[in-house]
Amino acid sequence: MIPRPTSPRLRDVAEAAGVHLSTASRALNDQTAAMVQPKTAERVRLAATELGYRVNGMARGLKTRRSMSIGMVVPDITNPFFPPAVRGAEEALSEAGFSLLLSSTDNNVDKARAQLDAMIEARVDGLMLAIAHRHDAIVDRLHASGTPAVLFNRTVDRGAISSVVPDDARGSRLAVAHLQELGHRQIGLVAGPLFTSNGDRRLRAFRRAVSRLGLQCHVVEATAFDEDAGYHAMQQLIEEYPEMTAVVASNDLIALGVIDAATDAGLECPRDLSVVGFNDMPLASRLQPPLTTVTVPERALGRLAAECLLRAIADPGAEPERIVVPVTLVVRGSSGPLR
Amino acid sequence: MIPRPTSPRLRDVAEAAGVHLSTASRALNDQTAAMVQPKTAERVRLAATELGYRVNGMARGLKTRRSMSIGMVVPDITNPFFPPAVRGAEEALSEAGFSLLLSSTDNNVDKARAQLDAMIEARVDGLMLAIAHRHDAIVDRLHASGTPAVLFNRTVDRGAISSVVPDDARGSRLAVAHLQELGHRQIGLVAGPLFTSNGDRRLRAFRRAVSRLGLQCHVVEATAFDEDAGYHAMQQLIEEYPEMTAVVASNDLIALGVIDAATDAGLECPRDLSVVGFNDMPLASRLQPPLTTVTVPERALGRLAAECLLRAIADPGAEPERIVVPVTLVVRGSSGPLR
DNA sequence: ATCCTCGATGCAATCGGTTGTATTCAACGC
DNA sequence: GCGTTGAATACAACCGATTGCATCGAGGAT
Repeated sequence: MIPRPTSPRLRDVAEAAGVHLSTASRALNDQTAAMVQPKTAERVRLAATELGYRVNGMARGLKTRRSMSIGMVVPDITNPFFPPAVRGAEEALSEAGFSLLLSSTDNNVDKARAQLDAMIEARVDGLMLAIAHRHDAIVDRLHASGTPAVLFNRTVDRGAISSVVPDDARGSRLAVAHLQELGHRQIGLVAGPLFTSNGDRRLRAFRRAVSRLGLQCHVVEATAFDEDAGYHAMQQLIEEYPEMTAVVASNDLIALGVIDAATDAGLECPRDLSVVGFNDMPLASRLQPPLTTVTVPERALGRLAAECLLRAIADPGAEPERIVVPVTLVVRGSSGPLR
Repeated sequence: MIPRPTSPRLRDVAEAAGVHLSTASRALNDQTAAMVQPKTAERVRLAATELGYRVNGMARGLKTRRSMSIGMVVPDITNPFFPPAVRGAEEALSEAGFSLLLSSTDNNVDKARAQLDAMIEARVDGLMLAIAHRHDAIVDRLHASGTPAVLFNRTVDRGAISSVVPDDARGSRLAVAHLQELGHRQIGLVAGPLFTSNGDRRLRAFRRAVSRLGLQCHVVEATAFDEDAGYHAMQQLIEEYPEMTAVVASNDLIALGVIDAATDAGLECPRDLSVVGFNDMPLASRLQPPLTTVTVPERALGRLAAECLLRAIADPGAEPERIVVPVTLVVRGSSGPLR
């Protein structure tokens, strides 16, 4: 307990204004400002600005049981998918007066748990999670902690919790249909990790679309949603299924790894191999080759998730919402006609 | 004051373990755990886990005057430069037990001030700011608030505050030298906003390098560090200085805008125009054309800034540090010999 | 003039921890 | 046998706000 030169407290403001602590508190809070005489309130406000008073959020929060902060946990902030989502969420949250506590867990389950605990200790008013596994016990832990939460991008297979996810199935269908129209009949899939809803759903819809259209396919699961994992999975795919002429990747980073592996195997994209990604991450259109991909409105998704969470906070009794964000296909240079 | 079903408090743990509140507190804190008998401590810990107890950070922080959180303010999280920096910082901070409060201000001064106030109210233990203007009064405000702070990426011209920035001058020199070696004699610069240290320093070093090497140059200032601003500035540059054969851009996003504007003006990069960027943002090597640029180790920069801040927190009396992070030039496809 | 009403303000409890100090009690020395 | 000591624990103040309730006093009704 170091007696640091402490910043001015409400008491100091009250004394400077010649009023009682509680009057000062009321004068400074919009909800209660009407209780105090206008000119008194003005005097208090003046004193507050003169002293450079800032309310102590911890003291306030302790009493009000609200921290006015939201915790957000993403697997990897350097995955270009997330920054727009963070920004969309942050916009919505700051408009509502909330701050954002952000954690990037590097796909590490232990770190995720630790960070989640830290957020619960910070008494965040709500949580936005992009790290759910399909069978994650996380939902139970959240229920136990009593903190409102929204899953985004990924969700769980079952569990009463709100979620905001892209239309994975439709994205896969669009990708397969596009390749079929280009004449491809042998299509590979580099699936994202199947313990994620994205990986799983994109895979299932892919399989259905392929069989409905009478095409052939082969699937390899990547161990992560990044370039490295995509590269290695693609190496395996090339070996096991050399006759394929097109590949669908479960996200854009995997697609980049796929293109690299193809290149290293002497396959040129799109001449020898068409590739379709997923997410339409920033800069995807400027890559070499420009990536044909499924557009997910990341920023809107982040905003929707934040707004959903704010609703859940405002009405804790409400039913969970399961929001699916529409996707489209954008055709660029990484896919081309079969030759 | 709604009597919500509150999560277990220390008092509940103490009662469950049959000890006094203060004993429970000591048993649960590593620093004081030695004060209580081992088996008592064990009993308390057991009770805590059984009840799912999580300390209330606001109550703790109120007493200890530490929130164990750090505020970070960036101009735009969707600028690819920042995510790696955020990640580097977050790693260092979470290792030290701190959480990260993140705000993206969209280059809006008012929003920045509001977010900064929110962070001060949250009583963050330190601040990492990437939004400083060269003559920013922010340093005084920080001093007034008494919160330790570090500026990163950008800094101020004068003021006693720690900073971690790339070697802007060296980057400019490397870029100009490279273009000169390729035979270019007429070089344009699309400078970043000159109210930022980056924009200013890169400009000044550019001018010096150009004159030292006996080259010609022309400068236009972009209004922001993004593609749009780069595009418009480049349009102006083309008009005012059509004889240039190479352009240095103050960052990679500006470089993309420059390439777009050049393309729209019928100039092909690098055939008709060489372009050098700054930052080596993620994916820069995979763009069309792959970007020749000055590599800034973003993640390391973020980590260094965080570590610098942690030092400042540990020793509030210490002198400000001014750390300059070395940069290198990476030559790719956007620059080529004069023809 | 007295009482009532009601708006404005003061009082004090409370939120959930930490920590300086007092207390307790057993072991020990003389 | 008694005072001393020290380890372990209990007590209580405090961090800085919010808020239900008490109080005060001015103005209006009777």
